[in-house]
Amino acid sequence: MSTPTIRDVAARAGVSVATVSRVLSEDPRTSASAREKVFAAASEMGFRPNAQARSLRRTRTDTIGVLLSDVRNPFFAEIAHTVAQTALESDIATLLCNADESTEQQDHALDLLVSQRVDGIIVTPQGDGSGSLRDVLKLGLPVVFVDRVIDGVDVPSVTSDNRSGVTAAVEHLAALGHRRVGFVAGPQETSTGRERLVAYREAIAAAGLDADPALVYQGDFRVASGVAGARALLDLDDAPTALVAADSLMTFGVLQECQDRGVRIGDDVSVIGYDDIDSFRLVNPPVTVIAHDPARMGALAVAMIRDLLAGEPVTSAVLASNLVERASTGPARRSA
Amino acid sequence: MSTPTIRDVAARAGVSVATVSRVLSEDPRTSASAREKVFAAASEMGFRPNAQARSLRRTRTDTIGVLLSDVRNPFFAEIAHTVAQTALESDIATLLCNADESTEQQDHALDLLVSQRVDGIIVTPQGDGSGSLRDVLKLGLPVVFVDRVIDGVDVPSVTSDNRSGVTAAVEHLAALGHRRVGFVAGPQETSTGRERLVAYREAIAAAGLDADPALVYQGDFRVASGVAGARALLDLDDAPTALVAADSLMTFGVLQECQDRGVRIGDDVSVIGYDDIDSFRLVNPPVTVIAHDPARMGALAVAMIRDLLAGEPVTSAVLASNLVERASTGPARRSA
DNA sequence: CTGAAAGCGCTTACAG
DNA sequence: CTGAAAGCGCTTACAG
Repeated sequence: MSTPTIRDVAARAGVSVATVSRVLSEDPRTSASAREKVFAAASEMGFRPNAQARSLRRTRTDTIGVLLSDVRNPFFAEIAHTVAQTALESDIATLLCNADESTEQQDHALDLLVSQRVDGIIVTPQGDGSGSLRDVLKLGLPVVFVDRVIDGVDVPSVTSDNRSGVTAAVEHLAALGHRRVGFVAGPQETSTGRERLVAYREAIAAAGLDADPALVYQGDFRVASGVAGARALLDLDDAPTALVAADSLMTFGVLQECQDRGVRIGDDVSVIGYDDIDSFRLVNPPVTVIAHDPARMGALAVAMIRDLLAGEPVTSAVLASNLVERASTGPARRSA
Repeated sequence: MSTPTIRDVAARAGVSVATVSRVLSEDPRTSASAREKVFAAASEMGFRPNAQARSLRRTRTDTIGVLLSDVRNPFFAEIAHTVAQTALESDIATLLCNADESTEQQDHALDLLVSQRVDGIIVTPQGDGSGSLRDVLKLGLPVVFVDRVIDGVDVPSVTSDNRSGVTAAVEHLAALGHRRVGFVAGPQETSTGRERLVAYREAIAAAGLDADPALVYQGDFRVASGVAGARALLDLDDAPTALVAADSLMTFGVLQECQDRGVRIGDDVSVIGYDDIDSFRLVNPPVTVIAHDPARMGALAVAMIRDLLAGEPVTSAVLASNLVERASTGPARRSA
């Protein structure tokens, strides 16, 4: 028996299943009396429409997939939250998957989402656009890239302007008298990792700062690589007087390493983090960061999926990114 | 046309749809030649089984719902991550919803999950067990409570031992000579809010510390109430020399307020936070916390849902909670 | 081992 | 405005 079906409701209300379906889906072609009887029967029986059956008949499932690199990253958690909330308001369910920076896991998750016949996918893409991602696009499934992008893959996206934030960061440090600015870069397999590194190099050149390649540490968007990066850079014979990290997790790592080695942040060494995570405001001293707007990214991504579903044209959005100056940056000191 | 169906595969492979279905679901009653033809046809056509159709026929959807109060809370983000990963490994999809500490939103989300016919629900419950939650239980849908519990509602749960952590915290402060310990409590509508407050009161009494009711500020598990709580408590004529917050977000608030008013943490006032969030280790000074194991909670919750589905008996688990001493706690000072 | 057929719970033209 | 019927894409007894 379990939950009653539309058939049970029809029997109780004394109408056909077609009428029940129409009433429940707010089809205007129903009589007041039918509506009344159906609603009464449905609520008495605790009827719950079966979304699977409905999806099978209609073209859509009212479900979207969100595939992020890692919800534990506060930046992505904010996106996940906004997406889930926005979708819930329209009675759309959100399937959450984590790729954990692994292309293999991303493919597995995409396969799952396709099987679930989600109406669209919001993804922080990984890799080169081969594998399951290509299959998904070939299927014509609406996809929106968020935060990152894949070169040569033509998908609408909502990203932030990586260049302006990094440029402002370098200019800020230059104004404070820093000449050697260390950079903990993100993985070059990601568009954000690449763009931020390019922006760093160009800003360094434009400001006439020291363009020593040794000042760039290649990280991977994980906390541990932030630690390793700060360690490697601060251990240089001619150590930088300022450090910039290319994402929030690596920023955590950099802060941790500075703390562990007793370096006074904002004093011995200036630090600029990425993403305006709440806790960066609480660290002592509060961290100067390059800020984006993940909530807005999430909301926009959902809106774009909706437009794609409605067959309306969508254009990619690039959100501003700006520098929030706090106490972790200060005048340059002599390097060690 | 869109994606091919099992029917298309059957035609191409030259067998019946029944055979295709059996091969694809690894039914042993299939010949090697059938398997070969079916796999070849399926992969050539890029066949993707339709999970909706499959779910409709079978009793299950291979989908679970996770309804948390807020993924933006790092503690819950960790749970969400573990649940999604564990589920994905078994090809189970995870529907994520946020209740945002609102019973109304919880009900809306539960209705959605029931309609989606999830196989089970992992929930951080809210309210008194009425509303949609009762309906869900009446349906016999497997439900596991995580972190919190609702009195009088008999549902297996995985929680942490609120008492031992709080007790250890108070004892630690007593040993450091603190006599007046402020407590920013969680909402009394939640089991965790209640249990932690009771544990605080009993520990204060047991240690013979000042049991002044003015030392308890009633918060609501949001950052702002942590700020307000710290402010109210530190503004007391006879201000406490130590503060304990009953969850991570309120801990953020307490730290923020201390920072804003220039109080030296661990020196002027000792602070003990809740949940061992990464960033609490990075705050300067690092925060002494009452730690749980959210990853384990998430993994256990999934295992419990699985057992419920398999009809096996499950017993609730209470995980240990322990004090991690760091530099935010120190000897008591004269109160202001 | 294999196929024809019924059925999961809905929606939706098609008649009336 | 309403109902009978077909069908969405699978799975699964039932025969063979």
